[in-house]
Amino acid sequence: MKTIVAQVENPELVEKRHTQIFQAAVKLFARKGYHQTTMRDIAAASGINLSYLYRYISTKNDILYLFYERLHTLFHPCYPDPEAPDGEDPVRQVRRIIARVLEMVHEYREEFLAMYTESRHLEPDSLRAVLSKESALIQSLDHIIRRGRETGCFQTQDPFMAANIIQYLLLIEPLRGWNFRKRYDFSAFVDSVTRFILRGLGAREETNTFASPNGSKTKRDEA
Amino acid sequence: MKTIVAQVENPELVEKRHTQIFQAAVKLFARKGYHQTTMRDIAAASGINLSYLYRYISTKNDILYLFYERLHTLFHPCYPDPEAPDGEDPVRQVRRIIARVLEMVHEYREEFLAMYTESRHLEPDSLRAVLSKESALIQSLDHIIRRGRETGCFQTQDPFMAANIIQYLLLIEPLRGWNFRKRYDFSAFVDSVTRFILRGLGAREETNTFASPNGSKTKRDEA
Amino acid sequence: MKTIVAQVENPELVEKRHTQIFQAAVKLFARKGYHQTTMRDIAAASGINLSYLYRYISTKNDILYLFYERLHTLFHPCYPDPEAPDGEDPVRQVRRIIARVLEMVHEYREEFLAMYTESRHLEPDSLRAVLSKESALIQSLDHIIRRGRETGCFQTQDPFMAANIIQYLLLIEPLRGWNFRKRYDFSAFVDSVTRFILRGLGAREETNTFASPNGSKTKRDEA
Amino acid sequence: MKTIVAQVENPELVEKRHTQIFQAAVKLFARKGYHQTTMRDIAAASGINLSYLYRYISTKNDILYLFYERLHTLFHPCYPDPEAPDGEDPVRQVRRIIARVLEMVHEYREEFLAMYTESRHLEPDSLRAVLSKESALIQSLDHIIRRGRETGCFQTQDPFMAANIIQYLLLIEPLRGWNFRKRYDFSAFVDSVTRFILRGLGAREETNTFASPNGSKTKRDEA
DNA sequence: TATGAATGAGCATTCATTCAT
DNA sequence: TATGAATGAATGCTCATTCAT
Repeated sequence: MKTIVAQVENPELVEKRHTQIFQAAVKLFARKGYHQTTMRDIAAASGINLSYLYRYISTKNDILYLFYERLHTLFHPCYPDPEAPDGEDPVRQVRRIIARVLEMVHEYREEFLAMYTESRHLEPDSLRAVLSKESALIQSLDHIIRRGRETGCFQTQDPFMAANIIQYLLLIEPLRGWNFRKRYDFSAFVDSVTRFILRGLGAREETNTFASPNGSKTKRDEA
Repeated sequence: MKTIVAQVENPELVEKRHTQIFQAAVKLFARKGYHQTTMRDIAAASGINLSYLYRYISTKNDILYLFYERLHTLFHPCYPDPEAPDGEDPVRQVRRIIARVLEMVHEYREEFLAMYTESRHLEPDSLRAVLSKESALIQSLDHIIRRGRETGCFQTQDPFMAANIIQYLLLIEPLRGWNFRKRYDFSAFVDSVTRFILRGLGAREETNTFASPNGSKTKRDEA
Repeated sequence: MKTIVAQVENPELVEKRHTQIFQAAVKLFARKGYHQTTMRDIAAASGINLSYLYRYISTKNDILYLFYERLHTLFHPCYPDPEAPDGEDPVRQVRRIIARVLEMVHEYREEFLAMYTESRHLEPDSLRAVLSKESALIQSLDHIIRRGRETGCFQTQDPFMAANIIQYLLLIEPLRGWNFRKRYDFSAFVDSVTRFILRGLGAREETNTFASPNGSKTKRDEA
Repeated sequence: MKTIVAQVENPELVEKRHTQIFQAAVKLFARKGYHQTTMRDIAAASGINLSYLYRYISTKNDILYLFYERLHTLFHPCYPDPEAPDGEDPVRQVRRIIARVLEMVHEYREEFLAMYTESRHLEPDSLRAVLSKESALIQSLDHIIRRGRETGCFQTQDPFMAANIIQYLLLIEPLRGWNFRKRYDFSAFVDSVTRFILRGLGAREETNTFASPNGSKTKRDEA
């Protein structure tokens, strides 16, 4: 949708440099945020000379977009291929998405925190590009939930809002983890969130005989 | 927990100036964000001379704290008085909180967006102060849910996480509204979110005979 | 026509600072030209702190305009008051203008050199403002020459072009002085140019009994 | 006088590349001026790789010299061969020079404007080289005027200054054309300037039976 | 209490030029 | 001969903050 224009021709080099820049930016944005990170920081962290950097991007904001664009791609493998047939049980499918996304978000929680707090600084067209990708993920959820409702696994009357809620909820850890991180180990957290979501969707109560998707036993600090 | 040190003695004056500053900051932070807002902007918008401003705060970051602190108090009237006895039905109570908070957040959605995107720039001690207030709200929810579980209105096995989820979900509009705002009017949105939350809590299905808390008829884009 | 917007209110201070800035700019532009002169140079030379400078101008280009505007004003006292009646003999009038302008230009030759070489860097609206002032001077000459033609002192068929030529010729020293400065003292130069101009206008030959307007004897290096 | 040192041996290649560079520079300097033109611009416009360019010049300033040097040679065919005998009538000769130079300058007015506005950025030795060429042209004029005075066609008492004035006046169009271009067609402009110059030289009044040198009828905006 | 003047440190971006092949 | 990669040193401009009164 939006592309970063580099003045260097060689596409492999551009790819390589963009990766370097991205990796530097990820760390720095996660630690200090977009505004506090200077171009000099990025140059130093990426090992690319400051002025030379500008042959691979045109403006600092391009780096922010790069950051979003690449970080957002991490979602892709968590969601079913939109081309693929709808074979699987919707409940299992939702459960799998939740598990995968939470795992991935957990791994990159600081980066995702940065992602959500710095979005305001994206320029309009970059923002649009990012949001449209996000929207596609939500549609994917929406589609699954609709199917689930048809086959009677889900009760929700409003799949679209449910999809929005789920996609939003999956980011709870970076944004609210400060309040519960110490009280849960990761799989307990996953269980609890999964249960809430499935209940919220009105999934039929196979939920009781719950098995954490990664097989770990849930340990809870409460009685 | 944290107080802003003013060099001016008169406490009423300090209060008055802080209010002026807050009102200026709210508008500006909501519109442009913390970093894009300059001290000059704040001076101009608050009608306080730039250098004089510094007699009521010591650093720009104090204003950010002021912004959080005051904005956060908007939550208070939405939650039951922690001192008061637990008379009311937990379901009704949760429903009332949801309705009130969503309403309030709706009214100040831009301010709350700013609140969430700029939190990273709070200094550690300010952040701690803000988070502890937020934590109190979550505990309030936790308490209600626990009571609801004892009286059999809720099924949740994990009231604490549920409380965290709810408190987080109530901010969905500022953060994700871009994706659904055009498809829902406000009361439809409230209904849908309320339903999801109550289901998530495993509330007993009085949910079917649903009545929107502000009495408006729900209009949904689905059939 | 165009005004430089200062963020400082006090008009006397603005005037004072603008004068300081102008004086610094004059020297620097004359010596190094516009582009080679940095804002830091100007700050240092004017004794105004770099960032504070920006409260009296908004952009470096404003300083270029200031330079032009003030330098151009030096022409004003050399030309007859456009309001005043046309009493005087056109030939004397032209002669007086020539003498005065050449004198003034001589004094500020380096500044005028800069003025003519840096005009390209004026922004369109600034350029327009400057050119319209220059145009007014040419019209003043045009008017005198027309009068002279009516009263029979001048023969020119084309007063307007003559006026343009004269105004242009009066700047010969800064631009071409390198080739003749060593061979003429100033009054000899003035005589020679005056004579050429008056002949060019077809002035009646009182030119023979030439008297240098500032009374000095003409000394020429030629026989 | 000054030569540009190239690291490439083959003189034909050097010549070819210098021509390429010159042609690129002419366009760019005319359009944007010396400082606004980057080495990358010149590389792109000349079709020579940026680093390779540096094998034909040693510094950006060399290109400025190249620009001057080559542009100045355009004057040569306008002036009589200094070796040739003085056969022709001085008045005709002056008239021919004026006509030719004005024509040429008209064609390249933007380039000449650049030439005059950017001269300050020539390095001292380059400047000297250029000025000495210019000086030769002036001497050529001086020589003709002197001959004209001896044969009684001109009255000027100061041929040298007259030569300087003429050479300077011939560049009036690029520098002052903004004020008269719309009011004159080119031949009217040439007539008017020629007349002024010849009068200024005190040419005997064959000037009345004027014939525009390129045969076109003079059209003047005056009656 | 209140204000206008003043400052130092920093930041994104540019550009002539050189390196390595 | 020819090229793409790489660099150091600026440069215009901004901003939180302090000074002086």
